[in-house]
Amino acid sequence: MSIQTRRERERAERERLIVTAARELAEAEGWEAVTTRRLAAEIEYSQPVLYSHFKGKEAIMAAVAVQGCAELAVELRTAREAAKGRRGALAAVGEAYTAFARRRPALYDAMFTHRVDLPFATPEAPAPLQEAFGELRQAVEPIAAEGDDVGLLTETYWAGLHGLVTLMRSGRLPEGAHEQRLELLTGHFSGALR
Amino acid sequence: MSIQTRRERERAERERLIVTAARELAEAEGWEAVTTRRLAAEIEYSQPVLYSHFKGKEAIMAAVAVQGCAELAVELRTAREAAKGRRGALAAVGEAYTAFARRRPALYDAMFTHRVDLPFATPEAPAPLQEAFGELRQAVEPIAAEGDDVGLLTETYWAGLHGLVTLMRSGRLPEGAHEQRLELLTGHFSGALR
DNA sequence: ACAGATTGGCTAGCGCTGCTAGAATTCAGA
DNA sequence: TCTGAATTCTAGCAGCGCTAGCCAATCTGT
Repeated sequence: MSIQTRRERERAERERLIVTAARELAEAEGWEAVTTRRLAAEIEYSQPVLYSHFKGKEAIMAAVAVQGCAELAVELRTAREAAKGRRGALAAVGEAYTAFARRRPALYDAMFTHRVDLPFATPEAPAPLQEAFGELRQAVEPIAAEGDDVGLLTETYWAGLHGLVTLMRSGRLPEGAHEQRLELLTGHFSGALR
Repeated sequence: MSIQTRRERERAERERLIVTAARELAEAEGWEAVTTRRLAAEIEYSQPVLYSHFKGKEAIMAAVAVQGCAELAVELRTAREAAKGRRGALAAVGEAYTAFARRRPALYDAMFTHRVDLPFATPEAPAPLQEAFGELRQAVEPIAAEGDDVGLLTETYWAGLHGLVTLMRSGRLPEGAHEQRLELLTGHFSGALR
């Protein structure tokens, strides 16, 4: 039994190694630099080993994405708890979200841009995904009007943040005015504007 | 001189052929099916011919994207002109925008998702891009408060639409509630909500 | 009308990708 | 120590974007 467990432990350890190697490589040089060959070299195993842990490259990216969601959830929570007032919390969370996306673009892409077969808006979604969304939701809830569907409102605000981030990152919106756009978005949702 | 112009005309014709072939293939089977080999076969020339017209595959996608923007601009204008009232116009344009994205996903990706080296938020941006943005802007302008920067407000509303579309298309938002989310977004921007 | 220059398209191939079949090796248990 | 099973590696497939260099058709000047 002990031998069995040791092997399983080593296997789990190696899987962790793969995920962190993929993530570090992606953050350093972008996802296009994360090839199965380079990843294999990085973890000092041969290519096929990757496929004994993950179904393919996409599955590795999905694992990285889940890790990223956990970190995003923490950062959103910290921002929310440090902020004062309903509007302050929403603004702080929006700020934290877009800051995360700009600081860790590769991680963000794995989480929310690249096509990845993770269940998202269902109960089967991995816990970190639900936690990150839950943080957003807790920031949105206090500014919801009576009768509002808080879930839908959160999704809509999230879409706004996501749109700002992706259009900016792809060069379709100038970076300079980001803060002003973010204020407009948050202001219109929190009722501070209009 | 006539021979020269005939050749140029034929060249331009073939370039058009490449762009429409790429677009049709992408719309039928997605961009991952648009390989230089298949595209070459489609136009009944060899691969290198593509490179005598475009710098690479990305440039072909950019050309398709410009075409798409022209069509989007037309659809947005039609929707705006048919709508009644300031809020109605904004809602109609938002509706038309997201409908376009859902009806022509591959085209939309070339325009706003894939990394493509087109100048966007500058005066050098191709005319169709500016026209499409201009249509959005004309729908946003009437709902802007005094002192608002209409350009920034338009960018922010656009980001909201783009976020809704991309998160939905990648399975991160359920399709079912799209109309409700769109109403929330438009409502908060037009001042109808809160 | 012919020779030479030029243009333009094609064949073939480079280096890379994600992924896998099957050989080789290592290891656990008798 | 030997055998069978589990694990890892070597080697290779099919396909990708892209390009060097050959070859044929066309145009130009005599």
